[in-house]
Amino acid sequence: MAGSVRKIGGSVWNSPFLLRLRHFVDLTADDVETLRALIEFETPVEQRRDLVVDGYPYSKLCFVKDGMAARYKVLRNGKRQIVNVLVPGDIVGLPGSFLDQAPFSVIALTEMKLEVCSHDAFVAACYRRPKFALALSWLAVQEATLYAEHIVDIGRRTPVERLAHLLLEFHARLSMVGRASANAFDLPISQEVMSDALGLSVPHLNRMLAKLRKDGMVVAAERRIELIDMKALQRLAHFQPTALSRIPAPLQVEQELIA
Amino acid sequence: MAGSVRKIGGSVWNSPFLLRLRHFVDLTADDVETLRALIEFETPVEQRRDLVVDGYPYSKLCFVKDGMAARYKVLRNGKRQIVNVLVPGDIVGLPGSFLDQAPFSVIALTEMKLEVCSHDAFVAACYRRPKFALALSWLAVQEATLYAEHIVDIGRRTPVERLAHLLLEFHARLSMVGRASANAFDLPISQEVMSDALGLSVPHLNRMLAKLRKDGMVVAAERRIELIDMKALQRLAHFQPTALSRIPAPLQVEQELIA
DNA sequence: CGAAATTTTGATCACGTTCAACTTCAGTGG
DNA sequence: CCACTGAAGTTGAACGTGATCAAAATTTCG
Repeated sequence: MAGSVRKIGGSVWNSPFLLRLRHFVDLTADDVETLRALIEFETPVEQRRDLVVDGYPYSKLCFVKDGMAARYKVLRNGKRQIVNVLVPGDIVGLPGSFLDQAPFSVIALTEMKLEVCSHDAFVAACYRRPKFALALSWLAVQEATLYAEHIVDIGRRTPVERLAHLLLEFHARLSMVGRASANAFDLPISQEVMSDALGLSVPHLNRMLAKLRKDGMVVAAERRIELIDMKALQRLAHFQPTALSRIPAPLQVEQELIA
Repeated sequence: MAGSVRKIGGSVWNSPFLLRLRHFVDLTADDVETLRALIEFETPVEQRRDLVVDGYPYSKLCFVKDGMAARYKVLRNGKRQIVNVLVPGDIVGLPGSFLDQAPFSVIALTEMKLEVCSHDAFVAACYRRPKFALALSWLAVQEATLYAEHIVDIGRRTPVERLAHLLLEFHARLSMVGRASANAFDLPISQEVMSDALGLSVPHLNRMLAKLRKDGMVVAAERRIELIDMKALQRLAHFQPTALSRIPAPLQVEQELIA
């Protein structure tokens, strides 16, 4: 039984997380197998389920295989701010597992599938394969860059610009893991979620979305977004795609340093 | 000559970067020496000098030894958003050096001293010492967590709360590297900088600062901040200190996995 | 089909921006 | 020594944006 399961798993591990990694690091077959072996189990999660709770310890790294989640904080006055919407390939537990207590909560916005890995096991693997530790750095840097852009969104972009930027960002991130076509993607989240991500009220977000529709930039219906005029959106949002550089291979680095 | 310089440097390397690292990783004398050797040179920087320019490649890691800088982006309409104020111990080039082109500019807010290290050299060292790669991950995670908190600030905290939070955060970060007393610290930045960091206009920031003064929570004068009523400030700002966990040592990790 | 969640629209109002003037202070040259 | 300059801080008045509250329309789901 176990053998057959392993066999099936062994055929192709097409995890979005792996897809994402391959964008910036070369992985040997052995690397991939090692990574896959780190995953203790795969688990489904129902919608609205809390994955991480603000203030409590958390010590897992869960790679999102399917579905979306939100990393957020609720303030005393009841206002919620979503700092990031997690999509396939993202990691639940980053940053939570690196701190004594998670600084944010994470909730499943849809049904999800997670690949669960122990934080300690991953760190142990990093000692054995420095490449993994570097990959982790790259992932964390990517996360930080994403957040930085969100700060600009909320701080200085106007509401329409913010929304446009959010949609373009989703498109770019989902494309990375093969979940978007050239100009459209599924976005199975409510407007309340979007407004909490953008620091806006629901009615105002709705109006801004209506504006993008009226101006012929997007079609949004049935939780699906179609970017009609990508150029105009990019101009509106001051969008500049971020190109993560690749992790240099060990030899490569040494050679460059000599040269 | 070189010998004497090395000797002086060799006595004690009291870099704020090192101070910061020691909060979450155990470093042997050899580790420290290796790190120090990565630094190519130390350089002074005058105020207002651009260190990194948005959109251009950058391939250094500079550890801030003294002074402050701002990581920011300017939009088409001329509005500036500062995503982070760098203090001693912080790294110029994170995230810039990990991307093909820097996503943000960095400008010196004061005179500074930087310890300059090549990004490639650091990565090479990470391959040789996985601990360094993990430290880099931890630093990047810390950066991401800081940014996430800024998103909450700007998105859902009221202007006074934001300011209170910013001051508390500065205090915590400066304390980490020995640049703050129990309830006071130097903050050599203008109100324009603070307002751009908080997504507020200068006049409004000024009023909020006046409010904190009037309510007896802070004394702010001559670019120095004194936190009079820390408890009240923390309550106002919904401040929760973030405790970065320590990087487990290799043996420790293996043992825990067996147990 | 009924109940609940979500989306949409409208009217009002407060908060924070904007613009402007004025103050204070440090640095500089007459 | 004091006028001059420019940067930073402070205060005031008016305006506009986006929140808030409320309700209707629509969709989703049990």
